[in-house]
Amino acid sequence: MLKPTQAYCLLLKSFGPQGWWPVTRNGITEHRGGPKSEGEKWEVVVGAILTQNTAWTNVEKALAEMRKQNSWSIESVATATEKKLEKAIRSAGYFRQKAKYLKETAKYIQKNYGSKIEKMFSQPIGALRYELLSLKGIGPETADSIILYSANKPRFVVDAYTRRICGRLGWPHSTYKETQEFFESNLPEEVKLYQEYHALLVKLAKRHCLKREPLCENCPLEKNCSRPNDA
DNA sequence: TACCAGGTCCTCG
DNA sequence: CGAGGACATGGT
Repeated sequence: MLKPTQAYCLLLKSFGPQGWWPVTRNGITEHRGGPKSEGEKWEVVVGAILTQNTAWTNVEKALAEMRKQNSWSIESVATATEKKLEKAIRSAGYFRQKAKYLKETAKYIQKNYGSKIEKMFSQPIGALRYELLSLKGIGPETADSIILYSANKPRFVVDAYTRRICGRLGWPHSTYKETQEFFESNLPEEVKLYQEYHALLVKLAKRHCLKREPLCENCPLEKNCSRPNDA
């Protein structure tokens, strides 16, 4: 069976570095890993919530609209009316729920950390994750996305794509935790590696494993993929 | 038309 | 716990 490190090498060689998470600069979406400014960290948090079960193109419109109507910063989101937020993020779907989630999150950071997101991130990963999970609207994947791409700490992100690919490769995929532990115990604990790996899996999924029926032509993992499942 | 998109919450058994 | 439904827009 293919090992996670081997798969990573094949994917990287085939697709090149992806540089996640996407951040906006001068109205343009930029893909870049590594450290981020305070504003970019907040953008990742907002994006992580808005992109739940939603195409990123729809999220981009919502992000732009939030900026346009001046309900962007932690303070602004914390104090904006839900109606106003809903209007801004409408394109991202589930807009009533997500408006609540964003507002609650912003209020939490404002109240407990003086709107300094960096301060919240300065605690150990376990404590941070526990705290994020206590917020309504932040589940395991969103929490780990925030930890990995906003706080720049090592937590492997598992999403629907990751699970589907794991199913096809014969890797553990029955629960979130199982899949996450599989990657984390088989890889060196490096932030950049985790960031790139997740991004590469998303790329692979979109190119070859998107549909129920995989498109195996030119798939970098084809030779090593047993496809035992169709999960 | 129907299905899908970088999930999460709530309610039941 | 785990399954099942609700949440909602925009693209193919």
